[in-house]
Amino acid sequence: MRNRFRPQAAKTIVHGSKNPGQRRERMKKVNIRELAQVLNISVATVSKALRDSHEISAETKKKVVEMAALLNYTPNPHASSLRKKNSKTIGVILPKVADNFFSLAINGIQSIAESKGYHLLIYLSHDKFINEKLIVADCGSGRVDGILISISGDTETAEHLRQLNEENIPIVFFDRDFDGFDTARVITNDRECGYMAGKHLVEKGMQRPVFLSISSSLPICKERAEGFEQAIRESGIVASPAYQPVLYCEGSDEAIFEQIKTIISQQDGPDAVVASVEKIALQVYMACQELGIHIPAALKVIAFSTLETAPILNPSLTTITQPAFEIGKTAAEILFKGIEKKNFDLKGEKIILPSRLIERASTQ
Amino acid sequence: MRNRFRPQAAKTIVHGSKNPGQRRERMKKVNIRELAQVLNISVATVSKALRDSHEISAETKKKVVEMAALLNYTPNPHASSLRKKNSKTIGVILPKVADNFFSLAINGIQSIAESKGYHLLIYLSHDKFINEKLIVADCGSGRVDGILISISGDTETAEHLRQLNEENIPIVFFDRDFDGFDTARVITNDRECGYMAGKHLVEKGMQRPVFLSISSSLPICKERAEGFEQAIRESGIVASPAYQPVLYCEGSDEAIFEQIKTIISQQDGPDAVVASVEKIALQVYMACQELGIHIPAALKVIAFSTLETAPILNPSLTTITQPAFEIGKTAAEILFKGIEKKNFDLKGEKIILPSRLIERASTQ
DNA sequence: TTTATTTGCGAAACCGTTTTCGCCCGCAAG
DNA sequence: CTTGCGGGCGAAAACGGTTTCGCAAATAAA
Repeated sequence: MRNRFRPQAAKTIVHGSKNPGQRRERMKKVNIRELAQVLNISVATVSKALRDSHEISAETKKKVVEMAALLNYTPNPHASSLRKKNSKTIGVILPKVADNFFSLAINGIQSIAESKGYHLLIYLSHDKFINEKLIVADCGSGRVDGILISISGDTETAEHLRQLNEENIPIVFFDRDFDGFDTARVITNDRECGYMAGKHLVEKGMQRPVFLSISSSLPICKERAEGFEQAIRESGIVASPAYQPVLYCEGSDEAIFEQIKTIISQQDGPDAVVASVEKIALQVYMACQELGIHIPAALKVIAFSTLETAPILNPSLTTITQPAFEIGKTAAEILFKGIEKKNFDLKGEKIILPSRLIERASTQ
Repeated sequence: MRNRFRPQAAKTIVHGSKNPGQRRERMKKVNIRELAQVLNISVATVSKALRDSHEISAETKKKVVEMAALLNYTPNPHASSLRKKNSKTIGVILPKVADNFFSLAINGIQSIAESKGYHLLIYLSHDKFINEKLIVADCGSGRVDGILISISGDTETAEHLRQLNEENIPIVFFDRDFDGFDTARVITNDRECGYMAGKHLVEKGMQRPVFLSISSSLPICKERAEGFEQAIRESGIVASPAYQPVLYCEGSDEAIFEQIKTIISQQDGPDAVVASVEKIALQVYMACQELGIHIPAALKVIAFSTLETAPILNPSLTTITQPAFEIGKTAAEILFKGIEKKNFDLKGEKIILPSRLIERASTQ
């Protein structure tokens, strides 16, 4: 009963038969002209028939539709977009897709886009403004009919968005918005939730709870931190050089991990932490595991996160869970209002979908 | 110290100022003709200058590039695509984006697409053939230059892919391939890994390990199940009406959850399970938690999964981890070979990237 | 000096649709 | 018998780029 395979074998490549001499030629797709020719009618009539125009008789429409199906005709989207000046496509700009929040948000966005017959162009800024700028520029000139964006962590200006606005491409922020640019935004009640997190820990008798932020400029982080600080202040705990309620973890994943380990292992360190985003929460868990710090006995943990596995973590994790799917869905709905109704003004539109605090073992 | 907010308030909407009278007009984007006019040169020269053609003098190029930047000119992608007969876009068709595997794969794909200056059109089939077929049809007629697809669970024919192939659009399977269609595929060593999983459990002394599959037709599931069965057979454990080594969980998420609960709670039920996909693993954990079944004492669990939280689950989860990022990246690389070199034949190309068994507490 | 060749640029065709107009015909009203 | 009208269709002009091809002037070769 020996192992018949080589487990974890090195990468295996099987090469197929190559015919280098035999160049592939793109088979000529049937176009509307050929379709018209076969039917012995004009191109204009075919186009109108396929779009179900009232100018065309039912009889002709039927013939056209049938022949189109027979010849497997599908209109060229670029020609169509060029002429109609729309692309039936929306751009979605995300910092990254690793975070579970964005996976869920994409699902929400997709559900609406699909029902409207729109396509989804996905861009990743890797949380860098420099990429975001390039992406936004790319979305101009009619490539997309509208944009859903969750701003990068180091975006400090909205000049790139303003450019796009000049072309009158509707923009909707979701989750991570930017204060200096006025357009629709679909966010969650971050400040309240920061407050809830702080209050929850204070009520558990914590003396030195800290909030682990990843950015001082990102609104979601700022709001969460400010709400948290307010709760701390109201509880009578005072900040001091030795105790800062809000700490910043910045840099690469590895750098952040080291910072976290330093913070939680130091003398008179925090007795509880709030992870501002999912990634921080996982790193806190990993760090505790590595350092042998017991959650929740030695350190209580609460995280802003949509992690599906929160209830089956060791210990199960108290979370403030964002309605990620709903946020994506709602943002997409608003965007389509902006796209479809030219007189719908996105400015000042602000929808707040509340998150929920779900208490589990990590703060017990 | 009362709570100053209404926590978990109902959805809040702030409406902006509407100017229904003031229709937005799409500001006229400067096009190549206007740019040429300003410069007092021909449209052709501008076009060539911007594409750095050798026919144009350095001096002229400089003037054109500067003026283009000044006027914020960006070429219309649809006009360009129409004429050049390419779209600088690839289509990615996924069953869903919830599974962590696909999030990672998207990152891998995106890393390559970005470096090539390509755009990513993302489609979700929701694991249904009927959707997949529509999506594939949509990708025709030049909308994309190539396709990366992870087939849906109930796809039984490749007719839709064949249609696309007639247009000579390169297709590459990643992770979930389809046997009946010959093109490049980038997959993992599923059969071996099924075998490894079975062997791992047998070596732990398990007597009734079962493999929880989600599809009898999906190659990844079939292969994993077959490898598993082989390991069981070799160990001398024999199947019987009371003990089937491979069980199928099908239907909605809720239905699957019920099936799992039934399976693991029955008299003489399994003493170990292999979750064929991530979703099943989570449901097994949830079910055990609900039913009070202890992992690993009463039930050992091993899962095909790329879950980041596997090491911090309760208990930490033994996984067979796919190189998801690499699979996406490699598939994209192959696809670009197919797109860029017309004489590169994708048929028969098959790359197998091995997964790794990582033992943790759930099988201890 | 004449003839080739190269260099730099422009006119116009082209990509595949959509849409605007105008035409023709049949029918109803005057 | 006119006139008006509307239904059904086609010719041609967009849409905004890219590419081919030709032309003129400048340079090189003979």
